[in-house]
Amino acid sequence: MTQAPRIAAPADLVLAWYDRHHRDLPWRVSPPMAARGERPDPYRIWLSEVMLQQTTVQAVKAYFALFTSRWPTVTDLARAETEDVMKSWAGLGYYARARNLKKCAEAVAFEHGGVFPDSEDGLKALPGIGDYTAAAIAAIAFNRRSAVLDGNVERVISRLHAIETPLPAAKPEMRALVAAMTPADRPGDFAQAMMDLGATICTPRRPACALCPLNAACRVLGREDPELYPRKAAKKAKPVRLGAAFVAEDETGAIFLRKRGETGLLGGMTEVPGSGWTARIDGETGPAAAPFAADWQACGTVTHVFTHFELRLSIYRSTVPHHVQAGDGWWQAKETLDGEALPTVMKKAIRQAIPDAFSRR
DNA sequence: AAAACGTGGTA
DNA sequence: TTACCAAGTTT
Repeated sequence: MTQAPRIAAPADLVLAWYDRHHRDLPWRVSPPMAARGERPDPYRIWLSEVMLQQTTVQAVKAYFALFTSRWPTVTDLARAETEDVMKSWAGLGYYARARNLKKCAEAVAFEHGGVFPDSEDGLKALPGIGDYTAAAIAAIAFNRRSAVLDGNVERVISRLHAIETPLPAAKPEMRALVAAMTPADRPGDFAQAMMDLGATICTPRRPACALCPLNAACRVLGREDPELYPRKAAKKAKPVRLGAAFVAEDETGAIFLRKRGETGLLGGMTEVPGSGWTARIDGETGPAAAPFAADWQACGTVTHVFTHFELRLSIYRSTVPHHVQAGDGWWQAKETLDGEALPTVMKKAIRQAIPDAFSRR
C-alpha cells in the first residue's frame, strides 16, 4: 500500500532537535531526566524564570544555586527576611524582581497553601509574573498548552515568517503564530526548545541557519539577512547624569551606609550617602552635598550605565570618628561588606575610594 | 503607551 | 569604544 508523503510538522522538527541538542540547565528537567520519571518543581521553574527576565543564563546560575540552597521551597522563601532576599539578589539587577519575588512567595505560601496556581491566569495574578512568565511556568511546570513568547522566540518566529512589523507592535501577531505552532503533546519541551533554538542557533548575530531544524520552512533564509529580524524601533540615546558619592571610613575600618527607599531605582537596596543624580546640571556634585562635615578628599569618578541613563559619580572619601551619625545610616564593618545589599554601582563607588574594601573582583 | 528599571558580555 | 543584547514587568 502507498501512503501520501508526510511533511513533518514544525513542532515535531523542533522537538526532535531539542531531544538531541537541548541545553542542560540547573532548573531544567531535560528529556532524559523526564524519561526517568522526574517532574519539574514549579518553585524552581518560577524562580529561574524570574531570574532570567532580561538576564543571561550565565549570570543566573550562581544566584539560582544560592537561592535554592538557602530557600529550598517557596514556603522557606516566604518566611525569609526581605532584607536577606535583597542581599542575596544584590548584583543581579532589576531589584523590583526581588521585591516581587518575596511578595509572590508569600502569596503562594500563605494564600495558596504553598502550591503554585497551575493556570496561566492564576499565575499572572501573582506579583512579578507577566505574560511571558505565566505562559512559561504553565507550559514547563504544568504541561499546559500555552503560547510562550520571549525574546528568543520572537527572533525565531520573526525570521521564520519574515514579519515586517516592528516590535513591540508585532507581539500579538507573533503570539498567535506561536499558539498555532504549539503542540498538545510536550508543550513545555516545545517552549524550552524554541528558546534554546533562539539562544544557540537562531542567534541575534551570525545565526547557524545550516543547523536549524526549521531552515527549510524559514521565510527569511536565502532571501535576506536574518540579522535584520526581528524589526525593532530605533533606540534613544542615553542621557548623562552627574552625582557625588561619599565613602566615610571610621578608625576601625567600618563604612557608613544607608538604605534607599523601597521604590524606584535600586529600591530597597543599600547605598553610600550621595547627592541626587542630576540631569546634566553641573549642580551640587562636590563636598557641599556630603551627609556630614568631614575632610572629604576627591578620589576620582566612577561611570555606571543604567538602562536609561549613564551616571558619572564623583567619589569622595574621608576618615571620621565612629560617633558621627547622619540620618538613618549605620556603620558596617568592612569584613562584612560582601554580604550587604549593595548594587554594583555602589560597590564600584566604594572600591574607588577603598580599593581593598571587598574580598574579590 | 511609553518610560522606568541593572548588569555584564560581546563585537 | 560605542552599541547592542539577555527567558520582561510594572506603572
